[in-house]
Parts: sequence; C-alpha cells; structure tokens
Amino acid sequence: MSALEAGIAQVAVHAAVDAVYDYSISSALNIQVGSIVLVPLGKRQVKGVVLALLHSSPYTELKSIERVLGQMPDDLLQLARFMHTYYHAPLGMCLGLMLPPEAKRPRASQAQTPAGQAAHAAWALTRAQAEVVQQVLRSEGRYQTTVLHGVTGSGKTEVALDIAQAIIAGGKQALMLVPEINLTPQWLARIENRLPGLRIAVMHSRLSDGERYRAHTLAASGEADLVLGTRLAVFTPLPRLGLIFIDEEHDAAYKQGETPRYHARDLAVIRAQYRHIPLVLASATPSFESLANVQRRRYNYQSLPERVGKAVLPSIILAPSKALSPVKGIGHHLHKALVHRLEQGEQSLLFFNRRGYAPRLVCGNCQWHGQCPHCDAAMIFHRIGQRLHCHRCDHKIPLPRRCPSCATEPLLPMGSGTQQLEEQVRLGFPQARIARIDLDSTRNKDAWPQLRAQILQREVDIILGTQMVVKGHDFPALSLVGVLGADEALFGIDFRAGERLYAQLTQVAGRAGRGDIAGEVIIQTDFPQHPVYQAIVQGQGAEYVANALAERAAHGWPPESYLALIRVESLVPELARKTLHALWQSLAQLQTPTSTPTQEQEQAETAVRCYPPVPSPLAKIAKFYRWQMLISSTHRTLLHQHLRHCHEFLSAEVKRPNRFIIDVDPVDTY
DNA sequence: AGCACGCCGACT
DNA sequence: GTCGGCGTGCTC
Repeated sequence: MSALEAGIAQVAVHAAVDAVYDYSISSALNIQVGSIVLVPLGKRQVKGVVLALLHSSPYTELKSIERVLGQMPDDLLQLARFMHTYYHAPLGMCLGLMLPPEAKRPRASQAQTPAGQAAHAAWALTRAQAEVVQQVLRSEGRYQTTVLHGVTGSGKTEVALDIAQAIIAGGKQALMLVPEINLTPQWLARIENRLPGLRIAVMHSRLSDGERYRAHTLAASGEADLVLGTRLAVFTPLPRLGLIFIDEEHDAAYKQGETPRYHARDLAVIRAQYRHIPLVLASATPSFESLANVQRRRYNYQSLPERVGKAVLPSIILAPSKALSPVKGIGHHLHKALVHRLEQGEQSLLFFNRRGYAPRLVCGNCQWHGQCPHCDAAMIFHRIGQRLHCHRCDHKIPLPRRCPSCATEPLLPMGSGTQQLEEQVRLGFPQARIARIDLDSTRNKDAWPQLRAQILQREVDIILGTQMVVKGHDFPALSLVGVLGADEALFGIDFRAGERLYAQLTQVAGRAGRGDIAGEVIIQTDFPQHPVYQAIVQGQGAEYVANALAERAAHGWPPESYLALIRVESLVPELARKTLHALWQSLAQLQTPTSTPTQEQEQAETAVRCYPPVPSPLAKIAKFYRWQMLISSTHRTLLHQHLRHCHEFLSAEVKRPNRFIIDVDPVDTY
C-alpha cells in the first residue's frame, strides 16, 4: 500500500483534469519539487510538474515517472499555485503556460544581438522624467509597484528605457509587457535605438516554434537582458529578473479570455512580490483598480503631466455629427478640418468605434438611455419582444412610447451602423490616399509594418482605424484626429463603459500633434454635456475619475469590491438557467443563517453579494444557451470561499457537453 | 483535453 | 453482419 522510502511524487499533469496524480520514482531519477517530468497518463505520455514528494499514496498500482525534462523555477511554480487558487483553474493548465516549448532541432541558442554591455546612449531626460527614474530605482532590489501616470507624449518610453538600462547595468534582466503583438516591433526598434547592444528576446503568441524555443532559451539561460512581449510573457523564466514594466497598464488585452482567465498585470504584481523587484504600471489613463491601490497606499504614484519637447497637448473640440456635410456620417466641422489638412499636406486619422455593443434605446433629447430602475445598467432593446430587458437583474418593461425622463422625444434605437463609413470617405475624398487599419487589414503577418512605414513616409493622407490604432502608436505627421461613433460607447451596458470611453478618447486624442505640428481633435457627439466629454474637453480627467470612482463605490462595483462572473452554457435553454438558479439558492444557504437580529444579516448580505442569474447579453452563441450571474464582495477571501463552493457545485452538476466558467475580475461582464 | 468503451443507424 | 456516430467516464 505504501512505499517505505520517499519514492512517490505528486504530479500536476498538463491536461484539463483538475487533479493531481501520484507516480513512483525509480531510484535512477533525481526528482525534486518543481521537476518537469514526462509521465504516462492513460494511454498517452504527458508533461507534468512535481508538486510534492510523498512517502505513501492511497493508490496501490502507481505508474512511474518516465524521465525528467527540466526544472520549473520557484517563482513560476508559486505563480501557478496562485493562479490555481485565485482563478479557480486546473493547476496543470496553469503550469502548462510556463512549460518550456518543444525543441524542434536541438541547437545552440543565439542572441539576437551580440553579447555585450549596453552602450550608454546618452539622451537628456526632463527633470520630471529623471525624478520618476530615480524614484523607481530607489526601490531596486525590493518589491514596489509604481503607477506611472503620464499624459500621451510625456515620454514614458524614455523613462522605461532609462530604468531598464540601470537595472540591466546592474546585471539583472528586465521584463516589458505591451498589450498587443502589433506594438512589439516599434518597441523593439525604440529599445535597439536607445540601448544598442542589448540582448533582447521577444515573446508572444504568434512566434513560430523555432522562434519561441529560441526566445525561451535565451531568457531562461539568463543570456537575454530584456524580454519584450505580450501577456503570456509574464510566464517567461528569468533567473536574474530585476524589473517588470507594463505599458498601457489599463488595457483589457492583458486579461486572457479563456481558462485560465488570468490578468497579466495582476500576475506581474504577484511575481514582483515573490522576486522582490520593482514593478512599473504605465499609462496615460491608469485603470481604476490601480488608482484605487494608489489611494489605499499599496502602490506608489508618479506622474508626468506634460508633453516633452515642442509638442503640446492637442486642442479638443466636440462637434455635432448631424451638421450636414458632403460626406455622410461626417459632420460639417470635421469635414472642413479634413479638407484643410488635405490642402496642407498633413495627415488625419478617423477613428471609429465599432465595438459590439448590444442594442439600446436612447432619448434624442435628454440623456435617458434605458436605465434599469434597479441596477444602474442600461436595459437592452429587444426588437422582437418589443420590450427593454435588464441583463443584470432580469427586470423587464414594455417598450416606452415616449422618453420616461423628459416625455418629449420619440426614442431611437442605437446599435451598429458605421460599416459604410469607409466607403463614404473614399467617395467623399477621391483625391486622398486612404489606409484602413483594423483587425482584417492587418491579419497578414507583414501587413502592419508595411502600413506603418507607409504612414511614416507620408504616403497616406487619411488613416481609418478601429481601436487597435489608438494603442501607443506614434505618427509624427498626424495633426487631426476625428472620432466617430463615440456616443455608442457612452451608453454601454457594462459598468466600465465610461472608464473605457474616457481611456479610449484620451488615447486617440494623444495620437495628434506628437511631432512639431499642433494637433487638433474633433469628437463627434450628440451628447456634448455628458461628463466623459466634458472631462476630456476641459482636461479634468482627475475630477472625472474621482467622481466615477465614488459612483462605483456607491454601487458596490470594482474597484470598491472584488467581482466574479459565473456562466453556464447548455444546449438546452432551460438547463443553464436551472443550474445557475440552483447554485444561487445554495449560495444563499451558505451565508451562515444567524439567529441574531437583522443588522448582522444585513452585514452578511453586504459581505458577499450574489446577483440573481440572468441570460448573458449574447444569450445564445454557437448553439449554446448562456446564463450568468455575478458575485461580489469587499472581502477577497470571502469571495473566494464562495467561488470554491461554486466550482464544486458546478463541477458536480454541469455534465458534458454543457460547460461552465468562473471568471475572476472579469474585464467585461458579457 | 484525449482516448476508449458502448450502444444504436446505414453501408461494403 | 460490421463501420462509425458521439454520449459517458476515466486517467495515479
């Protein structure tokens, strides 16, 4: 029944099974906690990681470990354990993200640039920039998270590279994260330009097997000075890690959309703590979560409130979209400005918001937008049912004929409808050279660098782009930015819609006037009085954020509370609803029923809030009917106790092909 | 996730 | 008669 010598290893196998398995260890193998091993599982061989060494196992017929493949660094093993408990994801899956890639052909790794000390490229920092660098470097060798809040064009890049240079000069490695793959080439160019001679490894999901293997080896061997990558790069083994820098920290792309649903920024905090190193979270529009952590004095705060050099922040104006012009969808003001830029030979960017917001009903007169009376969320317009439906609390009302708030105007459905814009612009400006930048036009591997080069060489007059164009790109000849369709985001169903729009507008406005030319931003809106727009125009971001944070707190939303989303998907419509409802009821019982008065019960209720199950905003996807519920708590451990119950309950109740997800700290709730 | 086992329809 | 569809359950 049990081996007398410590000959048994508990192994987390790299499979979707949420369990650990025991294997016997033959005496020839040198196995320790963290060993990456090859083990038989059923009829196949899988990789796994040794979690513990045991003397005995309840299993009688143990299979034995095939061989040892390597060693998982301690900080990554701990990071995986954290992910397992925090995100309620199978441990083997979490560890799978950190396993070394397969060596295609075993050959010596090669540094991308020749080895050597980084040449000290001298460049002048402003006093404000130098101050930030000093502040961060003061925490070298110990954990400290710094929020670097710098306006667009304030030179966060230079600050990042200066800090990295100092860290690397001290014999350490730096890890830099960017939100999307498209941003790696320009960061790589900046780094190589500023810090020639650095050994850099690039890490993202679109690397070929060979590239991934080389980058991983370079980082893990300690040869690389700097690793640049997207969210998955947070798992790169780095024996000499001395700094983590996260650019555009607020960006939702740092959250993984599938299990394990981790947030790279939050994992970076954990890793920085384990490694006793500084972490910098940089953004022109820091996330509310990070700002809350500054307020709670957990994070240090540094700001760069001014642009460097001659560049000044662009002027921002609001213009009605309905003012007639020759081009449909483009109002008079924006049209005039575009014509002017074309005459001057300067570049313009037309940004249109195309996010898939659910249809809503809005008033053309006041700001009413289908607010649910119970939820502070917009109700969704169901054309077929002729009613409005809150997807948070399940409240339904028949379609109002007139605005419930001002009772004057007829109500307008709002949804998509910007599709034909490109066509209209091409028709309206036949002489202009137009480039479209979105997911489709840049799908090809080389498409984006080519487009970028064309824009930089001024071979493009008007850039048409979706949200991907607003992320940290630098186009010096760009002097006009027009924003279209922003109003659609204004009435988003998600409680983070305002925060997102504010960030997006700030980012997109920041594209204008980065070179010597003064920038102008025209935001087309029919709701110019909305707080988000007023904050943008008057440059009162701090006030807007403070108000929005207070509002979140009043409603018990993050960052005031911690939130998780539970979703069940089934092929039978009723099943998802029923299962979630049963879970909801079992959660209510979990709240310890006290014999004492109502006050305590109220406290218990506010400690963990279980919202009732509602249909997901996209109620049916690919044959699956989706229901969801939210759980929130101001106490993280309490929330996780409840989530463990959810996980147990759903694991038992939800049978294939039905499925469930638990999304901790969801970035959007649909 | 894989992979096998197992019990029902249309084919060499 | 078997080939194979994918529902169900297991993997130390």
